[in-house]
Amino acid sequence: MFESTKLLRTHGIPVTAQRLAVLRAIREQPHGTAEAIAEEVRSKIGSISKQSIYNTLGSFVEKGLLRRIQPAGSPALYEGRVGDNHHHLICRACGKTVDVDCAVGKKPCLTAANDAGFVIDEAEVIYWGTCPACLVTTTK
Amino acid sequence: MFESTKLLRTHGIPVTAQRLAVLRAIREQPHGTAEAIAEEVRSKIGSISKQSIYNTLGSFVEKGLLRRIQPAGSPALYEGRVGDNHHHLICRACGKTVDVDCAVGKKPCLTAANDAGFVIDEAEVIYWGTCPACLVTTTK
DNA sequence: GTCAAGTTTTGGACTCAGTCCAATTTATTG
DNA sequence: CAATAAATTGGACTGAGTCCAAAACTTGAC
Ligand SMILES: [Mn+2]
Ligand SMILES: [Mn+2]
Ligand SMILES: [Zn+2]
Ligand SMILES: [Zn+2]
Repeated sequence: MFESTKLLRTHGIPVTAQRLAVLRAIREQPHGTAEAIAEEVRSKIGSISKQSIYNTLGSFVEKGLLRRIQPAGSPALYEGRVGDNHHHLICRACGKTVDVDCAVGKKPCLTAANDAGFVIDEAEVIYWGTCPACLVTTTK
Repeated sequence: MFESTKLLRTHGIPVTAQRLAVLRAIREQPHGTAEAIAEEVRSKIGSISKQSIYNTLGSFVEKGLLRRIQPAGSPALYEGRVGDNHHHLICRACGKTVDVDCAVGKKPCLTAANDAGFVIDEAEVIYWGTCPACLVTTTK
């Protein structure tokens, strides 16, 4: 039995071709948009509806199988690396997204100067900058 | 002469009723959406087009008069507090958004564990949690 | 293996936030 | 005040995501 099948079973999620294909697509696409994942899935199983992509990604995020990040000015990205509270570094020019380890590890990794009585569960950090490739292009 | 008029003049921005009204609306609305600001403007000068709202807010952000923040799952928010690199704390339940001072001050306030060769210009931090009011409601 | 019950998938309509565009109006400069 | 450049307008349009009802599945019990 496939690893992914087992993973779904242990989470009590019915096993479907679409869900297995999404799981597979995520492995190929470290930080993919819903659309990119849909394309990847289609290249493997022929077709999938937009709604199934969103259903699947959404429920996987809820179940903790996936993580969703929503950078400003970009559609949401999905990734399989969960549970380690890492952060992201995004190129303003080309959108290239790379993982940045969190020095602290556990969420929330930062303490707010004044928490205004909120109960904080996460400190989301996105580093913005220019990637090596785009640095070359812009300085030319 | 009004303060806002002076501000626009010193930035070489032609003074229009719409731009003055947007500036005024921002003062009433610490972290408002484009739509909220448009409503505030309409209540003062009668009407403004959607496009003018976006033109004005966009160019003010470019000129450094305003700051735009784009939290996951919400339209962009605009604020007049610029130049101090503060962060934000947002309630997952009701969206209430409050300022959090940055301990470091200057951008980028955090150093990435591994920068992958990027030149980082900003570390954007959003704290997510539950505000005092929503804490009461959910524990009930 | 078959069946019933409950889920999932589908496609198509729809919403929301934002952008594009051409025509009209307005601010600035001389 | 007139000329010029810039801003404003409304309306069409886009992209990302959601809503909905019908059809197709997966599962669990027999
Ligand atoms: Mn990641
Ligand atoms: Mn703020
Ligand atoms: Zn780049
Ligand atoms: Zn709240």
